[in-house]
Amino acid sequence: MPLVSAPTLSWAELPHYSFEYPSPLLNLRWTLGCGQAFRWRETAEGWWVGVVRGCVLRVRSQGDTVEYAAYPHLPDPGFWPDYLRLDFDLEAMYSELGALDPHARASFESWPGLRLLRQDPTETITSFLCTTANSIPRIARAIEGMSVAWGEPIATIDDRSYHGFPTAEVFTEEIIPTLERDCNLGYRAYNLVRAMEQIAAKPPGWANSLRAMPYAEARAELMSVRSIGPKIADCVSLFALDKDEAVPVDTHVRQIALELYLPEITQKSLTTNVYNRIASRFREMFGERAGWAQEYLFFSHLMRHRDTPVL
DNA sequence: CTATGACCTGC
DNA sequence: CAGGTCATA
Repeated sequence: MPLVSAPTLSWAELPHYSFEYPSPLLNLRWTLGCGQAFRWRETAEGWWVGVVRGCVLRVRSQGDTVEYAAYPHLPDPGFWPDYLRLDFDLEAMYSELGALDPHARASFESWPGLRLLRQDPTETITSFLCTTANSIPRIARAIEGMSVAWGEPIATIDDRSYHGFPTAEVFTEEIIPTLERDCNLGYRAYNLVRAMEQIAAKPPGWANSLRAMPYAEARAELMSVRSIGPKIADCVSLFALDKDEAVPVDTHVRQIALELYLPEITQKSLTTNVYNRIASRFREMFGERAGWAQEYLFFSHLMRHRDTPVL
């Protein structure tokens, strides 16, 4: 790794820019901290700092103004509207889905401005392979460790070094011990490498091509990779592939569904059958934007049973 | 088709 | 037990 090529800088010396967006329709803390992305952290001054597609970014909201800086530059000129999916009509979603269900409506009112992101498919796959039976802080530390170990150094800014996300080719058998121990991934290390080897062997651009497929096809492609089950496939579909009808069913969503919508489910465990019944129920209720309803209800539940340090 | 256990750590 | 998955019974 050519560490010398990464410069030392301070945020203050970097140019800052801004754009306007109504604050009730964009809440950075909830959007970047809700567990769909793992490389953002909040500073004491209220900046969110992260690395996306090889660029270091910092961003914050002041009223309806969104300020940001980027090094060496934005991933592309239209980055923010793309990454934050600012073209998605959140207000319409609130009124249309809110009218269908009082619980959804309440979650929209509690967490206005929570948005789903459009993240990099390969990074999202890699990240969510680390989430199995794991907690958000530990996932974030593992991903940070992987980036420091195998990601391209970008810069040191205000005494913090930033690295790109490791490419799929990095994940070979030799690094399993490092993943297990240094990155603290435990048994997930083996699953991660096994999956990434399979992905690296796919035709170039495989992960990005999933976005152009219908949801069912993309999901099946993802699940053809060993260690990617229904939950991870749906997380990738929803957080990276624009598949708004994807409904990741985790323990939180399962509890919500059994409590509010499907009391007749008696199975103790989350079988494939139960998983599909819950996800289908969300789609019956909320249609092609079921994943948004899922995210709001999930986040409400997570905050009620506060097991995350984010907020 | 369902249920159970194993898999690494730590809060 | 945690924002699961796979193998086995």
